[in-house]
Amino acid sequence: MTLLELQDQLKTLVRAKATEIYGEDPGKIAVEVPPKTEFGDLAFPIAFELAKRLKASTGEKQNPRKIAEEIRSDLLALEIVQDVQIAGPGYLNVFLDRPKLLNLAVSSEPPFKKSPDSPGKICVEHTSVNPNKAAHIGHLRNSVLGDTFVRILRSAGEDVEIQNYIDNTGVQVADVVVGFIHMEGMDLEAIKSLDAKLQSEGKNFDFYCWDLYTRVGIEYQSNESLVEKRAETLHSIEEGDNKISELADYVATRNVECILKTMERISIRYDLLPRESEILHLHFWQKAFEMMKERKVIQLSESGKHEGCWVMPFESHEGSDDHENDKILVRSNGTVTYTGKDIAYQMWKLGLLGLDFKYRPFTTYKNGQEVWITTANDKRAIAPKRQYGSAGRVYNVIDTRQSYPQQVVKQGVATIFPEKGEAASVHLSYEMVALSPRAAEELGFKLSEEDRQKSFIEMSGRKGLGVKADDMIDRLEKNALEEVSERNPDLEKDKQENIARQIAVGALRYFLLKFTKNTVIVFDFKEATAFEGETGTYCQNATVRLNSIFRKLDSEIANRALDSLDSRREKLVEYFGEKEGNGLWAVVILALRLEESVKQAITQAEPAVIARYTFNLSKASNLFYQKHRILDEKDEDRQALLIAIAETSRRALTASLAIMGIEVPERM
RNA sequence: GCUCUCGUAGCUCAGUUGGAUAGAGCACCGGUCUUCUAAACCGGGGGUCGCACGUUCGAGCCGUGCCGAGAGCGCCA
Repeated sequence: MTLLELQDQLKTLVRAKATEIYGEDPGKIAVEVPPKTEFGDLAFPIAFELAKRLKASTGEKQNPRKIAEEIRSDLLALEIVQDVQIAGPGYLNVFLDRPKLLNLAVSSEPPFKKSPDSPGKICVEHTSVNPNKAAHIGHLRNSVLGDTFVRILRSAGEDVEIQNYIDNTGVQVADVVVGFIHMEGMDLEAIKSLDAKLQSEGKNFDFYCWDLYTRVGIEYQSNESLVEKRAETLHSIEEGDNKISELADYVATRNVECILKTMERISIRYDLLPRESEILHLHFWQKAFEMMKERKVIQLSESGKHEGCWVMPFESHEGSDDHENDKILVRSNGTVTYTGKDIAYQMWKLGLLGLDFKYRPFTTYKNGQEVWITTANDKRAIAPKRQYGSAGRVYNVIDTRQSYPQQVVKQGVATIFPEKGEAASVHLSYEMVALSPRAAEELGFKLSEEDRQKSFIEMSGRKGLGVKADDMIDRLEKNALEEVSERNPDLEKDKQENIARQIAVGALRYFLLKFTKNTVIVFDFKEATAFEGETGTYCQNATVRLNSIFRKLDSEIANRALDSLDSRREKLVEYFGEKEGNGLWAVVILALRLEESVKQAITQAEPAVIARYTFNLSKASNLFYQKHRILDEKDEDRQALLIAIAETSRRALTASLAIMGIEVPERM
């Protein structure tokens, strides 16, 4: 039995009693967490609701406290319920049996039981950085949100597949290819030797492309003929099987390798890399197009401004006489739009397309896990070990600026397959990471007076304006290493470095997770590199301190303490009842709420819920650590209690940090 | 012009489905290391929840209007 199941049990009971009092089912039963531990563990505001309904139906005014009184006795009958108090205007505050729940808490851990309304396999697409340059901190927000959401789903027992879409035939790749060929005068061989040279100097290929991409953007402004080259280049890349597409493939693939390496530094890995080139060459669009025509959800526009285009009619809002909201999927020149391709891809993800990619292994991570990539080449294709795609639900982690096209994809797929519905496609949208004017200047960018007045400045890959992910991680590792070596001068160098790496990853991931999705993160170096206050480092440190107790504690004493809780029941009741008992209990009950936080994070599609939870538990834990000494405790029963609380807390902390992709260092 | 998001302490942000005295971090002031690690803990000051009206037992949260900030609205990707 978990706290969540217990909560459901109480809800059922309250509902039954409420039905009896009111005469019919009152619907949803709200459960709240009381604002203070002294007010109990769970609160039902049901009496207000019933008083209101009774007044509406009988006209008689009812006292909520009196109604609460009736429900109270039913709840008290449960063994796990210690007490029920009626507070304020009519809250039912439930106090649970503390020793019993403590015993439950010391052994509860994710993965939790899968919810009965699980959609089956879930696909999460995240990262999807254009493979023409290095990733910056804005891309990291996408990846960290996506990766954490995957971990959240998995901790809730779900089966998840992680896809990182590679737009290897798009304009952005074409831009860098234009730069290599027409500005640098390089062919494939020249690029390969440049790449080898960069590697021997310890430099990154994606960093080189970052700068080249910026230079191309500047050159476009004054060089008409280069802009023409872009269109030609893009066309060759899309077509494939030629010198230019071969060169583009090398550039894109090398950038993908670099980006994957960057992401692995912060513990982000993928299952599959689906590429746009295969969506084109395996004719996904044509198949989707056929199905859409068959199901009559797409039509050829015969007049008006969209004449000659295949459109999907949309009525997102009224007053659109001229079919302005129709979404063009095929242009009058016969080419398909980005949204059209996206609908086909989404159909594949949901197993609705009736076509599949071909696959081959791409790389193997250090831990032995493999990433696969799509291919259209029969000779290179290998039968995959699992089926990709065909998910019951798909989450696309894409920034909020793409809300409109994502809405079109969602509605489009649901229109073609009403049996699947809109709920199968979820746009996990988030706001961008922007730079504070100060941060932009620290990066060496000259700002106009106008920009300097702004509260934030949007990052731009095209302008080369942004904090590169690898630079950020390097900086955090360096800062962390200084602290670690100062605090642990006797530790071997490589251990210090590993701890510094864990701290850097923790700080970065937590920083990107603590803001809710729809908050613009205005990036500031001071805030982002902090190791104190509400940071990942704080949460790691709270856990490390608890672990250090167990390192010094005789493991036999620890085990005996955890096994003997039942026999010490009388004493535990006494200690929990003391003045400091609520403080002790607060840690346990919070630790027990991890599962609830995970469920809430899923319902709201909001990873920040877990960050907030972890921070709150860390605070409670630090307070506990400060107040109570375990090793020196002479009273054996009290020591057992403290050990159990410490164990409960460090388990929950370790688990919630792991959900955020944050490791717990051995020392700090 | 239309659509969406946002406006909460000096700054950066939380605020569970409408519930109890609106919280946290930073900054500032004061205290706590001979201790299981002080990347920590305790205390203090600091609020017209943008403004107005409405809905109700109850509104930071819901509705309407206004003010202010940002984003999106292409036969680009």
